[in-house]
Amino acid sequence: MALADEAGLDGLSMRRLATELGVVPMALYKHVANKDELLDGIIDTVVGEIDLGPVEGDWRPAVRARILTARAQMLRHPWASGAIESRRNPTPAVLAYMNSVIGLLRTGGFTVDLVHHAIHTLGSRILGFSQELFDDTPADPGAQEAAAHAMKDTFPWLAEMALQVAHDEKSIVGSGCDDQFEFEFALDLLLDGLERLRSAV
Amino acid sequence: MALADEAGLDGLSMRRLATELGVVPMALYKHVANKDELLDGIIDTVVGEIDLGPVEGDWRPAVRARILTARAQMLRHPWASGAIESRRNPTPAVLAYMNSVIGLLRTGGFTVDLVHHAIHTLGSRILGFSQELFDDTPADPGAQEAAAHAMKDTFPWLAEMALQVAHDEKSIVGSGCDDQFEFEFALDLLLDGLERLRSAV
DNA sequence: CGTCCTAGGTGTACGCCGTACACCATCCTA
DNA sequence: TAGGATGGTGTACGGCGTACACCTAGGACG
Repeated sequence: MALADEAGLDGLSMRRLATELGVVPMALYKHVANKDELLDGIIDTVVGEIDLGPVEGDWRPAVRARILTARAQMLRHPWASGAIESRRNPTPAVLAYMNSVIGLLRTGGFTVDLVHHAIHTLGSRILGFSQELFDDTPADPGAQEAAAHAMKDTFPWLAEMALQVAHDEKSIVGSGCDDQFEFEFALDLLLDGLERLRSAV
Repeated sequence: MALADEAGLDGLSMRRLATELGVVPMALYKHVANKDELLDGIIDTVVGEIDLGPVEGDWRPAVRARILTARAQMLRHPWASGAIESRRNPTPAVLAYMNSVIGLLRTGGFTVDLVHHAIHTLGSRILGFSQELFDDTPADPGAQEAAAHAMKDTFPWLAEMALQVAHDEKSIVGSGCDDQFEFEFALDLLLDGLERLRSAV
């Protein structure tokens, strides 16, 4: 995890990890069957650190809080979301996390069926991350605005949006979007919809 | 694209593509600066094939239809979603696609601000795919149910859900979930929420 | 005390990957 | 007829995951 934190997911190779540990690459294979198992291990650790303590109150704030806790952990370890996405089978800690969220929904009055749909609907957002289609925080804020201007003829709708976003955000914190706001916006929209379905039964 | 279709994203290497073309690997670099540019190229092609023809009627069925069209294309080329996720900068065809969806929303009565949040909310689902946390279509249907039984003590909520899903689906098409249904369920929930916000302004 | 098992580190090697660099053949244009 | 573009070739480097055979220190047990 330390190596991934500082070198990113790409920088985490068996060879590099070995030299970091002052050891020859093949020595790692006495502790781990292969690289996949190593990745499963660090995923299990990072997800296992998410606090699953009991939460009181309605299902909605409870689920919201749990997901935002997970998100904080993902932000602490930026490689984690990519690592999780790359895996095909869930690790025990991921299962435990899912189990806890499902529990909050079930005790909150969701039917088994609706929980199932809810899990699919939340998708990776349940673990606190969402894959954006592209990185909207380019290095140069001015360049972004210039690019938006250049798009006005070919992609007018896109340019309109990009320009307004660039304008709005410039007053706050340079360019790019407020990821945390957008995440919570989407999360609340989903939770609203789920509550509507739950109470409609 | 043909190679990716048959060998997957992992199987698409410069060397393999070259031999497939009956040519030496370095020959590819006379047509493409590097592998990233090649990936951008095939993404642009696959996304460019999505029909962006004009759609009549309300924004909601229009956006729904466009996204489901995109999804069909993604299902036709299973490597595409992974390739798109791996990229940091959008290709022209992706921009054109986004522009078209934004246009449908804007002419449908969305403010620029709300469109921006909507795009973030839809995330990758706008292009017809959503990253599931894990692959829920294991090879052996019986094994899945057995695993669910084994989880009853450690992860009771998860087991409860898995067992009901396994039971429900067994009558239809073996195990696993109906991905298309779950996708449309989530999409409709999002579109419902967005419509509520739009008409509330 | 001597034996043997085991946990864990070592060295070498294979086959894959992306790609830098120098070279060459063809063909179209001036 | 000369010269530049276009595009294929050969070699090589540094990285990756990992198979296989080997060695060493320490503890268990007769």
